[in-house]
Order: sequence, then structure tokens, then C-alpha cells
Amino acid sequence: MTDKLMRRLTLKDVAKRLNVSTATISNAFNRPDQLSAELRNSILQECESIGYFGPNAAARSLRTGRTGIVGVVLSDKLSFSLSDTVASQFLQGISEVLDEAEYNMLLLSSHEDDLQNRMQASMVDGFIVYGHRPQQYTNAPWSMPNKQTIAVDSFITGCASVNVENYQGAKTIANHALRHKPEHVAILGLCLLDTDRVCRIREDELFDYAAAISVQRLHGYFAAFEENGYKVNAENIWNIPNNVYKLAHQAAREALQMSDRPTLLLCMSDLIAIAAIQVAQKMGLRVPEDLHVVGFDGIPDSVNLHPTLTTIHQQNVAKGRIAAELFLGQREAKEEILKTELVIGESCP
Amino acid sequence: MTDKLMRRLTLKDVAKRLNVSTATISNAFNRPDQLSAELRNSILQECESIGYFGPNAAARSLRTGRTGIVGVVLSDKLSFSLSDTVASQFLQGISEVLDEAEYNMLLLSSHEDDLQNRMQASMVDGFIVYGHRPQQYTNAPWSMPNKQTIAVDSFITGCASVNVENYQGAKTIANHALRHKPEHVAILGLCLLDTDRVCRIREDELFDYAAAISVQRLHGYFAAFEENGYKVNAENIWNIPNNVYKLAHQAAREALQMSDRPTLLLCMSDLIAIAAIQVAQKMGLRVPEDLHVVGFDGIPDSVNLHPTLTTIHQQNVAKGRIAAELFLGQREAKEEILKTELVIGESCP
DNA sequence: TTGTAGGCGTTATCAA
DNA sequence: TTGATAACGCCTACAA
Repeated sequence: MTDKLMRRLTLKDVAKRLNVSTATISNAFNRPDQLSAELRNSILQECESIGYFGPNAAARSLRTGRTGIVGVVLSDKLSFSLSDTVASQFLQGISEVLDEAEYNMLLLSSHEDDLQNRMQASMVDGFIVYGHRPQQYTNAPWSMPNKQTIAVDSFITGCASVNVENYQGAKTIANHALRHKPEHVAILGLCLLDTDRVCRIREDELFDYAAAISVQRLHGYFAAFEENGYKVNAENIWNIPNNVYKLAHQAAREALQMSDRPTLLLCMSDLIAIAAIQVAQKMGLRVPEDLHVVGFDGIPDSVNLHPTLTTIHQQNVAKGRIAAELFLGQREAKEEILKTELVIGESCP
Repeated sequence: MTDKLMRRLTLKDVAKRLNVSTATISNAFNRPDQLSAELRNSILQECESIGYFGPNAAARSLRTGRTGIVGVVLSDKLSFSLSDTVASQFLQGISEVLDEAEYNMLLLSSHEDDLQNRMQASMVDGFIVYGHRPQQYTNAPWSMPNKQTIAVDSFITGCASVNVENYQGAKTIANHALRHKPEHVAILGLCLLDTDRVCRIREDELFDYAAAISVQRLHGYFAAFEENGYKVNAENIWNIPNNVYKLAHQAAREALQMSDRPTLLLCMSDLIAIAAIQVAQKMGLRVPEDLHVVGFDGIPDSVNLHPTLTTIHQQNVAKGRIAAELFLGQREAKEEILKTELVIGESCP
């Protein structure tokens, strides 16, 4: 029965107890090849029995200069990020790779006030920054000296990055949707403005602010408009500040209550598209008969819907995996662009 | 322009550079009251300009014995936990409190093989263990020496805990549902067996294995059965190993395809209830006319459904907050039990 | 208010 | 294969 009240055992204590040097104990834990298997096993067994569970993490980290932790910086309040399927899949991808490499994941939110300090002070080997907002880019706390940083759904000068074909994807799906010759088109956009309100955007701020990926998608839509001879005014574009149902519902209601009711809704996320369909159905509109809706993301939840969703599928888990691999140096540092794929569902055949 | 290639500045370097002692620099960062505001500001400013961003985390942690990190141990693969609304809300609650206290959150999954080692080796001041499975309890890696541990949706000997009125909640909602005198009752249960398959359970394993909270809910249902003169066989009880749509759909399909089709489904989570309603509707059944469905959790997603869900609301965010407060010692250590509330929706009026 | 110095628990470089 | 020893960067008595 070990004394629980004693201060934690140190490697030195153990060495003394077992009559070997500290180096030997250390090697037993870290470098199996540096001593006989026999000795090693007996040491590990002894350690366990006397209640020494391995080297102190802080000390080891001070000595080696690495922590085995990567800070994942999410762009929203954690509540939003964590409840967002897309972000969850991304995190899953990261965690798959990190698990393998015995790395752990520290969650940070770029919504925090003193992010820069928090980042500097946090015990991590570096960061994976997930889709930060532009104004945050401007403040540029991202270039931490000596800390590996990977940008995801965004670009940071001097850092490797993973992005998705946002422009091409948006253009593809808009082209597909416009083949139905919709009478009126509206866009339910995500993070197009620096505000936390659901609102339309003004002509003069069309590509102004906006998270990088939203701007790219917007440009994609507009390219398709041009090719198809459409002209969409800013007043037919809504800004939804966060990817949550409540706000998406509001925007969808506003859009569908216009006198020139849209017959096509281009939604910048699947969640928004799902919300829009719900609103439409509640208003007695049939999808796709009365209204076409397309999304973006390809989240698995949408598989069970009726109507099923027409959307641009992106590889979220892969995005996470690649980000983690870049971080760990398992993959050559560069700017990765992931392909997207048009998935045709019932909401816009 | 600072030289990015130089090894990182240390507190000592800075002290030399500014012609003050290391203690002063340290105090400037950690103990504002130990020096004049004037001096402090000038020091901080200088530090920023020469590119010193504060004390090294590992060294500080070695010295002080604390890391400012709490390990959150999730019971499933991260992908499941992260995509689960209930877990996300819980994490949100935690992060709200931790943010305040300048603590960070390290994600661990109890699904990992060498969890015990990972936990020991990880740089955390302690753990919040979220609904671990019983067999894991048995292996009991939870009693880490000198590491504060809080149990959530479960109990760990000697640790403070946060739980929900699972028994009472389940009994309440079952009682409510049974007032409609359903002809046949089935239970779609969560984590009732130690398997990753969707399947029915056998009479002899009814309360056998099972995550603590599932057992409690099951007991609650059965108490209501007894009070209302119902008898429900094990073969009307399904095990769903993870709270995900795909598996829930499968179980719901199996249940609703029985010859004595259930007219009441008691679901151990809202997600399962939603899945069940989707399946029912796809089969042409009307809810609640042909089938009553009740859930458990009270997730916000369910607000937008048709029919709306009858469920037991539990305070997930609060659960996270309390767990974090217990962890931080902001709340007296004990076994907290959160109240639940019956929410009556259209799925079972 | 400021400076000095010892030690937190490891790991890595040697030499034995 | 093993053992001694010097960092790693910081915090905090304690002394000035």
C-alpha cells in the first residue's frame, strides 16, 4: 500500500530505490534500445508497483522543448464550433492523426479577448488555426515565433495551409441550380459581414469584409450568374453570422417572405439549407416544386432528410487529417487545396 | 526587426537587456503588485518590442507544479462525442468556466488503448471524466494520484461528481407516455450492452452491463411500467451502441417492423427519438396519431422539428459549468444531482 | 522595491 | 550497458 500523501515520486527517487542511475530509469521509459529488455521490464514493473507512472510531463517538456500538444484554434465560440458538424468532422480528422502520433489536442477559441497571450502562454508545440476571421487576420497574432502553425480554410503568410475549392465548388453548384432557370435567386451567406446580426448586405460591401471562404464562395456564385446571364442584387443576399439553426431560420424566413419570393436559395452551408427547407415547408412551400435549395459542405446528417440535399461535398475529415499531418511534418509543407464534389439530391435535381 | 532564427528569448536574456533582475521581469508578468505600475508597463512594452512574449510555459509549470490545463476525458471516439449535441453543450459549459479562470481544455478519449498512460503522461492538473463506461471503471485508471478528478454522468470513488436525475426523469416521462395506454411499448436504449452492434438485449442481461446513466434510465422506465401495470420484455428493448443517427435509424426500423408494432417508443436520447420519428414517417406512420415517441436530453435541435419532441430536458451546459467549478474548487466538492424537467411536445402530448 | 540563488524533474552528453 | 552531471527556464524565499 503506497503512501498517497507523500509528494509525488520523482525519477531520482525511483533510481535510488532500485539502485540504478537516473539515466537508466529515463531510458527505460524513453529509449528501450538503450538497455536490456530484461532490465527494462523489471524496472517498469517495479515502477508500477511503487506507484511511479512515468516522467513528469512538465519537466520533460522543459528539457526536450516539446509538449506533445497542438493547439487547435477555432474561429467561433466553442459552443458554435463544437455543435457544428463540419467543424466536428474536421476535429475528428485531426484527432485521428494526432492519436497515432501520441499528440494531444488543446482547444482554443479565437473569440477570446487576449487570444495572443493565451496562445503564447499555452503549452503547445504549435497551432492549427481553423478558419479565422479576417479582422483577426489583420491583428495577425498568428505568426508566433518558433511555433509551427497551419492555416485551415484560410491563409497565413508563411504557413502551410489546407483549403477547399470554394470558388469552384460554389460556381459548380450555382451553375447546376441555374439550369432550372429560377425566377428569383437569393443567397443565404455565412459570415459575410463583421456583425452578429442576421441582415442583408449592401451593394458596397459585397466582397468587402468576409471570411476568406465566404468570399470565395460568393465569387463562385457570381461567376455562375455571369455565365448564365443572371444578375443578383445585394439585397437578395443575407448575412448569417454563425452557422446555427436559429439564425439560419430567421434569414430563410426573411428571404421567403419577400414579395418576389426566391425560387432558388443558394445556401453557404448545409445547415442553412436544411433550415431553409424547414422554413419553406412550414410556409406550405414544396421543395423542389416551388423552391430549389442547394447547400454546401456535404454533412452526413443531410442523408436522412426529405427532400435530400443538393450540395457540394467537401472532405472535412480529410481536411483535419491533412492539417495534422502538415503539422507533424508527415507531409510536405505547402498549400493544399482539396477537391469538392457536386452531390445532386432532391432539393434541386 | 527581430531575428527570428535566434533561439527563443528567456526571462534572463530580457533581464540583462533591460538592466533589471530576473525577479522583476517575472513579477511584471505574474505579480503586478510587486512593482510600480510605471516600471511594469515599461517592461511589458519593452518585452513586446524585443519579442519576448512571456514566461515559458513548461518551465513555469515545472516550477509551480500546475499547468493550467484540464483534461476532459470523453467516453467515445472523439468523432462521436464531438458530433453529439449533448456532449457539445457540456463542453461548452466547461469552456465557459475555464475561460474565465484562464484554464484550457485538453481533449482525451477514453476509447484510446493506453488511456492510463496517456492520462498520466499528459500535462494536466486533473481530469473531468465524462460518462465513462463501466468496464473502464473496472479497470479504474481514474484514481490518478495527486490529480484532481471530477466524474460526470457517473461516479468515481472518492471524487466529486455531477449527475442528472436519470431515474426520476425516465420514470416521469414514461409515466406521462403510459397515460395514453399504448398497446405495445418498445425501448430504444443507449449503451445498454458491451457491444458495438445494434441488437436487442436478453432478459438475463437487462441491468447487467450498461453505462451508469442508461441503467438508471432503464430502472426509471421499469418503475413506471410497474406503476401502470405494464410488462415490457427484454425483446422489446434495443441496444444502440452510440448516439448517432445511422445506428438509431437501424434500431428504429427493426422496432417498427415487428408484427406487434410498438405504439410507444421510449428513446434514451433525443437523437434516437428524432431518428425514430424520421423512420416512422418514412414508413407512412403518423406521429403522434399512430405512434408516440419520447426522447431524453432536451437538445435545442429538436425545437425545429415537426412534430416537436416530448422529452426530458436536462441542463447540459450547467452540467459542464458545475463540473468545471468543482474542478477549480469554486464549488464545494460533493455529489451534485441536477434536476430534469418534462417537456411536452407533439410527439407524445 | 529590487537582486541573488537554489531547485523544480528531466534528458543528453559524456566517460567509465 | 550504465552512471555522473550539466543544462532546460522559471519562481520565490530571503536578503539588501
